[in-house]
Amino acid sequence: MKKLKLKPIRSHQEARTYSIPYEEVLNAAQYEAVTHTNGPALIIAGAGTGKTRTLTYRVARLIEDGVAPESILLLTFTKKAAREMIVRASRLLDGRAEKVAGGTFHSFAHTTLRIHADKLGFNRNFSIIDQSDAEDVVNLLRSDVAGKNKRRFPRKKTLFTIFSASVNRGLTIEQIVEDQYPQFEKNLEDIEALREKYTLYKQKHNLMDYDDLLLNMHTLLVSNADVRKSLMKRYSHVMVDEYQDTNKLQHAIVKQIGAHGNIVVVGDDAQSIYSFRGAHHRNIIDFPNDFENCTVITLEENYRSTSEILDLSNEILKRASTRYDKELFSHIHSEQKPMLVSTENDTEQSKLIAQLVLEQREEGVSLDEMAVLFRSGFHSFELEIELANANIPFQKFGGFKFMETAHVKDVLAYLRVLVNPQDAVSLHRILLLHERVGPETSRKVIDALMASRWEAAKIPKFDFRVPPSVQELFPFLQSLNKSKAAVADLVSEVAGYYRPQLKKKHDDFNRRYADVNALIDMSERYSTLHTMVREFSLDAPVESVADIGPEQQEDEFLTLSTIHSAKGLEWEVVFIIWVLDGRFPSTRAFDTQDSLDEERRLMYVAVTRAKRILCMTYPRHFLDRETRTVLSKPSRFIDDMEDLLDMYMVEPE
DNA sequence: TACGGGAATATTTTT
DNA sequence: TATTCCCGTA
Repeated sequence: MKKLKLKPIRSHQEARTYSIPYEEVLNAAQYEAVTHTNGPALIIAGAGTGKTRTLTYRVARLIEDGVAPESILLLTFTKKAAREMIVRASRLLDGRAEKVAGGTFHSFAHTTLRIHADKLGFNRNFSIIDQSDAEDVVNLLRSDVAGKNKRRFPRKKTLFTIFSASVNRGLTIEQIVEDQYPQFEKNLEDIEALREKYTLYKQKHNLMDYDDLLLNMHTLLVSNADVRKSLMKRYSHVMVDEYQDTNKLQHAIVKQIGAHGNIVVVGDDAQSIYSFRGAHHRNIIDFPNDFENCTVITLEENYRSTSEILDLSNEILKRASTRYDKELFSHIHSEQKPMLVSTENDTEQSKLIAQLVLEQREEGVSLDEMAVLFRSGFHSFELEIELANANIPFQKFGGFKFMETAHVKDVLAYLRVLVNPQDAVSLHRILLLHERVGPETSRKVIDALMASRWEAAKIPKFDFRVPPSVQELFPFLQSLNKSKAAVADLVSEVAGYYRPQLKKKHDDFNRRYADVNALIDMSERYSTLHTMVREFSLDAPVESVADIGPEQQEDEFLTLSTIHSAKGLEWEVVFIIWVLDGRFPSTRAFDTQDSLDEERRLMYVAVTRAKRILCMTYPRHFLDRETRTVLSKPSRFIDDMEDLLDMYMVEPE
């Protein structure tokens, strides 16, 4: 008789050996979060408690557990945060992490809608219009309605803000107007009718604005079970970062794609800074109610900053009118408290920053480890000049973008029409560049094009007189459409055609044309016009190369950033400029407690970006032209905290 | 109906 | 202060 031999069976878990010693390098709470690979979880993570680190390790862990990287979906709030996370994960593990699907809610919706657009009555080559395009459309439709209103009718920006708020907060136009714009209550019917027109216009011309990406994504998920199922199958593990900043619509999307239960969200209610965009901080608090058996994990130990920096940030938060149950602690200590430096005026402030940056550089701190943060994009204008003079390479994030400059949008409009001939926004934009074409001619031309089912390869015939410049446009578009030339060559041709139009429109022609050239350079990366236009509509390059040539871009650079764009990031040395009451908080935030609280949280976010050295500056004398007052006091958020700060002043020269 | 001049008005943060 | 928008003129 054959003897039976017993062989031990190892459990799946034990059999696996990990290349990363998770338990050693993570603290207990982080370890719990990282190894929680099944079922819903909410991770409450204060600033600097290793939130990104935890998410990064969790990605690595999932991959090591055998989850295919491409089935992991990582939703973040800014493009930069998504990139950062994936880079860190692949540094930690290996190239496999590169395949993780990551991006913003908008870019995720964009990719999905490209495939399923037809199910919503859109063509797959729909164009995405940014905020200013959207405002232009609203303006176009507004003229019909505004005329018959004797009294003031809201301007295009206000109208679009109302529409957008209604989408993102899930409220009706009526609720928004009553609550925020009572002065326009008598225009309510017209505003509502206008929104209807705006929606129809977008449908007719195959356009989506940023809000539509989320709205249509949600509609798609709710109305189409097949799509929802296939997405859930494809993305078996979903993670969402910065959950406190999601709005109702985003939360609803998460509920749909996370219905399989493998959903982990991370956030910190004290860092909610996007309520102007409809962020709903209840989302994070209510999350455990929306998913059954949700585990809640709290990360409390801060590994980023010195305890001196944390003392200050805790104190800032403590004085908020909303209570936050948070007291971060750290075991890192420093001789130095955060610095508060006042300078004579704003010019001196810029000079001081340039000088301090150079000093830190001398001491061996790489420029990559330093950042200058500010409340609003334009606060850095003067500093940018000063840094250029001092030959300090920098990159600016947030604020004005390359893509948003009129001339770049003009060139792109030509390219977009080639991709989506129905794109009336781009057509309109192009037509207005031509001699003797105003809104009326443009409208007539576009109507005729739409009626004749025009496509870029055809030359249309008009039964009315069109200016000669317009007659040249269509053969030009046709030649481009038929051309088999490389993308960069097509863009050059467009640039050549556009050149005289730009020259006529602006005095600073040369400076602007440099941007057009930069666009040609960038286009070399793309193999088709479609991919270029698609990528540019959401994930456009941020660099505003206006005055710095691309060849000058160094590997090591100082970061300049709005606080909003700096979220989730950290640096050894952080400068916060314009810590001046009236600028930060801005005078506009004085009215309501809610807006002041949001500014306070913004200050909290800024302060907690610093690991080792935090230096805040403000000018002692600054004339605010809007309010015609002299601002001279430090921000109320840090005023009165002498014991937590090292205070300095720079004497006037 | 295109376009320029002058009066009115809101003013930040991002996708 | 810069932008937008309204209105008069060509």
